[in-house]
Amino acid sequence: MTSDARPEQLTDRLGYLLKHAHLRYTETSARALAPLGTDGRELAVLAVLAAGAPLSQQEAAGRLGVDRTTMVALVDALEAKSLAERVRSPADRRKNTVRLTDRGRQLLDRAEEVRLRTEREFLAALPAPDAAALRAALRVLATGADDRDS
Amino acid sequence: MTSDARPEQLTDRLGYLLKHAHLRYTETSARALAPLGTDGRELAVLAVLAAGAPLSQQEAAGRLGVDRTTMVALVDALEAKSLAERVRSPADRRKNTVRLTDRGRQLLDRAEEVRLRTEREFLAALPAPDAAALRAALRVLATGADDRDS
DNA sequence: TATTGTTATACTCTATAACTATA
DNA sequence: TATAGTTATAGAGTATAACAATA
Repeated sequence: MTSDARPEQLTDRLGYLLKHAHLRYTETSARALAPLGTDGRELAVLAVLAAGAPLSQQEAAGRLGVDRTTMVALVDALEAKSLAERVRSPADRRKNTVRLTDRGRQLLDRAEEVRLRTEREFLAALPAPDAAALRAALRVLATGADDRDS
Repeated sequence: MTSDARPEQLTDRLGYLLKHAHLRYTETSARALAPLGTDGRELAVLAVLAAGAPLSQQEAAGRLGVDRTTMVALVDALEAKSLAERVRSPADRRKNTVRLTDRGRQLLDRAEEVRLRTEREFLAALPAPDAAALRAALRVLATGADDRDS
């Protein structure tokens, strides 16, 4: 894998690097989560729904940064797999509270373990300090934040 | 922009970080290149076509890592803007040699300047050594290569 | 009137299968 | 038979507009 036919001009572009690093991680993650019947995207939805107080679909969509129409399909998928269920909110009957089922919570726990292991393995190609620095740098670039707290 | 409503669980995921860093860069790049009537993707095609000997559509597709059917649309777009033209290869009349026009070459030059400036500005949120380290780390993760030469 | 969820629709990006013309 | 380019088509992923129920 030392001689790559592509001109450096291409593979040195920041856009190329970010796109393909993301692509490779997505594939790695998908392979690792497939045996559990889920993927990184669904896992993120489960994690958002499990964190803190129960959320309406629109609140969850906000947390995930997706449109509320997109959220419909995401919840549909979770319900089809019995990982979550819609519960009409008594306080405001326009809203659906989305609640994880026991099965959803179990899957979340197991899948989170797999995700952590997958991240570790994916970053194992880098020395540990470099991996930590990468994560910190990505945090800045991904959020546009200059602050280093948290 | 200091208080983000999203749980860290989400924004600390490697998948999230890579996706959104890429998203933010793509948007930044698109804004910067829009006045020239192009974008990062098209620019990469132009760069591949300009590098070295003239390429057939399939060769160019290979360099870019896209399907040959995808390449058809890319070349269509370039031809529609008079940035490149298909020339039937005399040696093998099944092949289209794709050649940049003068206009294509001029756009490439100007757009490459914009791209370099855009990358610099995007990474300006990081200290210079961190930016260099990020690029090196991404190179490893994007290509799956362990070698640090080049 | 405004909001939540929903549906219908569309747009981008990309790939697979099948066609054509050449080899 | 195989290859280069093309077309038709389809599948993600995502968004906008319009509608029903509720506020």
